[in-house]
Amino acid sequence: MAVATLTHDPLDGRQRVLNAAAERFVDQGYAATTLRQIAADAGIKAGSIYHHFPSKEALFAAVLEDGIRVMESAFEGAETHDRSADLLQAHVRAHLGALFEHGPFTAAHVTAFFTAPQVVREAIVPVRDRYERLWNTLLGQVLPELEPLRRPVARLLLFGAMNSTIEWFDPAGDLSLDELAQLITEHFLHGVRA
Amino acid sequence: MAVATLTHDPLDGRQRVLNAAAERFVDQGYAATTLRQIAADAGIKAGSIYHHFPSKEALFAAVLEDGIRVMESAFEGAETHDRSADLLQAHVRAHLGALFEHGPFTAAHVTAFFTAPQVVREAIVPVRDRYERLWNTLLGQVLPELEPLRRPVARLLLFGAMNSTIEWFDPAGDLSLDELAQLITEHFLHGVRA
DNA sequence: GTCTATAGGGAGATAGAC
DNA sequence: GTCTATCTCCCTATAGAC
Repeated sequence: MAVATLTHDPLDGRQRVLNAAAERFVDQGYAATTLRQIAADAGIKAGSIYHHFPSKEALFAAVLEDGIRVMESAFEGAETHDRSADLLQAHVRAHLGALFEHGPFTAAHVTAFFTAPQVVREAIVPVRDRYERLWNTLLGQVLPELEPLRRPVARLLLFGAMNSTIEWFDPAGDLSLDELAQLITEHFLHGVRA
Repeated sequence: MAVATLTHDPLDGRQRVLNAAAERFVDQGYAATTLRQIAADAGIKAGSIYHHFPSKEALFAAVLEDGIRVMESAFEGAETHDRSADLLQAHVRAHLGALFEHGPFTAAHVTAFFTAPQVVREAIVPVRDRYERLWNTLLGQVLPELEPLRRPVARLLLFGAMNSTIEWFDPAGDLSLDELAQLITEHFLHGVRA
């Protein structure tokens, strides 16, 4: 039965390599991470990685693409509320969930993206743009009174607030992810004196 | 006369190495930067770097220490205003000035700090703590009504807003640094609807 | 203070057996 | 799909001349 095979390892080799790579890239950055480390984490030898990915660069690009996919599906899953403030908070919660609850793929965009070789960064920019446009649209809905020209800056400030939490927020600490999402949303809308 | 010597190169070898290193580390991260690149930028050979610094790690630590020094002296230079909102804005402007107007040393803390070997990161933490305490004290003055328990999070959100500008702000663009400081301060205090 | 030369190690990538 | 073995390259760091 299928359950029996799960007692061995539920993930195929490619996925184990991808998971190990994401974790290493997030912790150490691109250049400091070696294929030998990734292979050891995945339980294989370095040369075997090339059966799944043509190069170290392609492996990192695959990690980043998966990260965007996690963010986009979280964003789409947040379309449940109707009050405008709650709609925003639901999406902030979704983005934070992608960062902290769905593996290191999304976090790679925050901590490791700028350590990647330029060719990898440039290849992933169009995919990131798509996600940013989702947020532009959302901000236009939630804050119709905000001048369109100020929307991009507002989005960048919100991204800065959400993504910088990766440096200090501990999901196992006193503050829950729900509370963090509420805090960031209210701060974004009304400032510290909220 | 002294001026005549300046027509050759006003910086001694050690300072040229330090400047070149800061720029490379900011752009490429720690591991991707080689001593050969730094030496070439500074106009010397790689082996000569060891006359000024005992190791690549020590060189990066020196860059980070200079970065903190720039931030601290900018912070101290901002103690000129008295209205509480202006006092905060003056310090935000000082921090942004340290990031964008005084070479790449401060920026290294934002873009390259997490690419450093753990031993370098740990060595620099006490120096960073000192700077963060300056901001805790300032926030206590400017926002006396803010619950003390919420101050650390407020500071982290403000740091996130200021430091994330390194990814998108262009000092040569339409928005000036003064305007950016005002925008971030008002957003921090009152939110987007300000 | 900078050079040349090089030691010693480890990186990404490839070839071919199983 | 994974292995072993290895190629080639380039890294940090050192030694000693000038």
